[in-house]
Amino acid sequence: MSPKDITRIQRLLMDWYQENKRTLPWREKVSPYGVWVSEVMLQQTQVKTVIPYYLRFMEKYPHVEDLAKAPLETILKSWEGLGYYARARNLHRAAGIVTGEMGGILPDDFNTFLSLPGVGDYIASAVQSIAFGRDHAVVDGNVKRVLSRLFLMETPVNHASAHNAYKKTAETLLFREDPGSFNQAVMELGALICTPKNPDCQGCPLSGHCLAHREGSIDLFPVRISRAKVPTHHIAIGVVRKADRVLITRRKLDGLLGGLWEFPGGKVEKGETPEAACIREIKEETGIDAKLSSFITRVNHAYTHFKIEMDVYYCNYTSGRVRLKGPIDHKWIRIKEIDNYPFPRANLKFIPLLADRN
DNA sequence: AAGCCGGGGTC
DNA sequence: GACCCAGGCTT
Repeated sequence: MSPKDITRIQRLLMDWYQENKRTLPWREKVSPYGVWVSEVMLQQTQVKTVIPYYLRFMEKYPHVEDLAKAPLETILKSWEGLGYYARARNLHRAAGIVTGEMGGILPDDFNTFLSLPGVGDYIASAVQSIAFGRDHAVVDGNVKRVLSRLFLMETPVNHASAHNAYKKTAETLLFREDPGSFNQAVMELGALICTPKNPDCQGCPLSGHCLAHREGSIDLFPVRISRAKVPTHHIAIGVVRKADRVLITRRKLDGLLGGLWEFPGGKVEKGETPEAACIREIKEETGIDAKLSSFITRVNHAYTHFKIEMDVYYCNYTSGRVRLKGPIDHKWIRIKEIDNYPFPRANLKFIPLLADRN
């Protein structure tokens, strides 16, 4: 790739971006904190999904100090449904560090910013380039797809070695006079033109420079390693009633759905009925005895590494006091209070069905 | 280097 | 269904 080619590609892309970039909330009044929050939310999450979360979040926590002083549970409630809840925990921790150790000012130094929890090479590069004009190239899914097609790069984009390979190319291509806009331009091209399926090569400003387009092999790029199929688990959970209240438990802070609330239950063992599993799991997790009342619904839900078929039952408390094994907290709540607690999406799918009974 | 970590848009 | 999304952390 000659210096002249690089300059042409940079110019074509910058011009296209100025004409075609979307109006997005975090592009309105650019602040380092707003860029940071948006980039965290945008991890593995599409723009359309993020927008309403971002607007609510910035309304509720306008400055990094607001985030630092808010309880984690409140932040998790703001994050409810967005997924990858470790992002919210890390953002909260990082806000505390910025407020407590950095005078409330986001560092305009790449390595200092990189040291914050939840900040990796992508977010450090994005925030430093967009908010502070520093010349670091971003590498995300869009960038890898665009570069793989533009230069016929065959490194599988979902392999561990992909980041370094594409980072080198991205740094070579980076327009250092305006790295923030250039980084966003490559990503915008990937989101609007150079899409995974049916890319709009006719509307692409770089089609004249794109090697995959020239040889008609766009559909072969990017190269990707196929992933193993995910298993399905059968789950049974219980909405245990005692008078006008139901029992909810809180998951441990690390791991899957960390810190969220849910209804007790668990895996249906081989040869076991879901009804028996429901009662057994309630006993194991909370120590109480309950008896089955009625079937509510079945919920299907897909996670990254497995799927669940979840049968939900009403149960009635019979005896025993709560002694938790697994969950870190529990509460007997009225259904009308349930919106105060962050729940996984799989629970939100049946919670509306409970309201009618109270 | 490989696995874990959500949920939804899109084809 | 399968793929993929403005990735980072843990082991």
